[in-house]
Amino acid sequence: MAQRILVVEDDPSIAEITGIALRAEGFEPSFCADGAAAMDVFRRVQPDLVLLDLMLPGRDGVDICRAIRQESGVPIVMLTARSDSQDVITGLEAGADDYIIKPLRTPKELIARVRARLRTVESPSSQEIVIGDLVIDVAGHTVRRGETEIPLTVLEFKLLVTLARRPWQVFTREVLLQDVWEYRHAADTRLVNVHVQRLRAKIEIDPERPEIVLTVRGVGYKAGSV
Amino acid sequence: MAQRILVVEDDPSIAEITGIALRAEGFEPSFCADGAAAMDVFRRVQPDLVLLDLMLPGRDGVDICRAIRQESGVPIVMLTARSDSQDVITGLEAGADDYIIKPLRTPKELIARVRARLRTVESPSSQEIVIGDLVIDVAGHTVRRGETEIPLTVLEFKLLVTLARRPWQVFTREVLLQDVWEYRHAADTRLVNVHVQRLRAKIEIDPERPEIVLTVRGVGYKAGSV
DNA sequence: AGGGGCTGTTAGCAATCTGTTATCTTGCGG
DNA sequence: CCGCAAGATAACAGATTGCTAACAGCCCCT
Repeated sequence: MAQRILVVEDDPSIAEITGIALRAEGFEPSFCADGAAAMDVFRRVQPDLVLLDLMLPGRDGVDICRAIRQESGVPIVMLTARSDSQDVITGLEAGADDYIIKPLRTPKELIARVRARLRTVESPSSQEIVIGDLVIDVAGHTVRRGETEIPLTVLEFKLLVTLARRPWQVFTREVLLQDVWEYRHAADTRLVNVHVQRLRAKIEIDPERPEIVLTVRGVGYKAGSV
Repeated sequence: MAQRILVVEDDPSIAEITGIALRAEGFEPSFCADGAAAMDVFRRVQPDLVLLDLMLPGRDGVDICRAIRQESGVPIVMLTARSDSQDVITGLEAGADDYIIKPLRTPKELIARVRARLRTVESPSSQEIVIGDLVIDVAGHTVRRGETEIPLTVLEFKLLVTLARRPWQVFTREVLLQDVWEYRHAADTRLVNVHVQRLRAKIEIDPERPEIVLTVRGVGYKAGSV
């Protein structure tokens, strides 16, 4: 049976795109544009997951989040227009499980996060990192984009996880050699270049324009997320 | 949910401008014009951040700062009319997290500082420096004006950080060559001019009228925060 | 023994950064 | 108002840096 996703969103165009993406992936979306009515819709639909816009007319997103939490443990994914991470913290404290910052780069990212959330409900043990539209399962040692699993070698995986654990933080090649390769003293750092290149060839949609593993010229590499 | 900012300010016009800017960015400002009442208002409002004018009737800003610190770790941003560094030091010693020198050039700068402060509370790891309306993320090696990231080269970034770490302090070209280039003995100092100019071309809104990196004729350069 | 995948090494290439120099502009003192 | 010195700007060549491809050693498996 298709999993039901409740989309609480006041912007019709975003709701539509979201709905199309969800349906395309086999989910069954329901919609609610009005914050005040959200709880009624929620009780009727009994969704498997809630996509919740933070800025709503009628009732605040965080408010709804708390209300849902009072009567259900259903996964909640927040949508926020601001990149202000304090919003995110407030949202997470209110009981949200994840958040996405608008505008969405790609519907795939949204799907990836929804999938990741639904999965953790089933298997809460596996720790997952979501970066862009990739889902990294640390325990399971797998990386997926949507349904398709991307096979990585041990080194590539370690490299990716090291970067993804602290997105936006720049890692110099020396640090990476220590963290990933466990080299005690810096060897030829060009080794890192080669492996970053190999990693990109596998995980980036367009390896010439990387979005997951970014180069910071003169410094090192960093993972770009959200 | 909107973050609450308590603005302790006796000048109504400044309070108004500040309030407008904060509201425009989705914050929820509260006001207090009287130093003596500040603590009562603070306890009632329970703000996420305090904007505190140093010169107040009724009770001194530094005094209030200390009082707030006694019962809360809330971020405090000082507003001071004087560029006198003694004021700044006193303020920071009293427990303020940041300070802004009046008059404000642009509301954007105030927002940038408030944002940066709120951000560092959540993730103490990423050290951020605010200068004008620029936010410098040292760990991520990025400079942003609002949402847009400004790409800088390594040298440009180091130069900017060096200046921005001590705003208003003038750096001679010799000192900069030591700090940024790590030259042991002074070479041709015109090199600094060139890089300052390249930096300005990227970060200044109007490179012909620099507001971030200022020239001190006959001496060197300094970062103008205000 | 042979094949295949993973890893480390190296070399060539393209991009862009950096230091240098020359020329233009501006601010200041007389 | 003029001239000088300090700083700004522009243009250029060499140096760095990162990307890419190719190759060799290694280990595991059959």
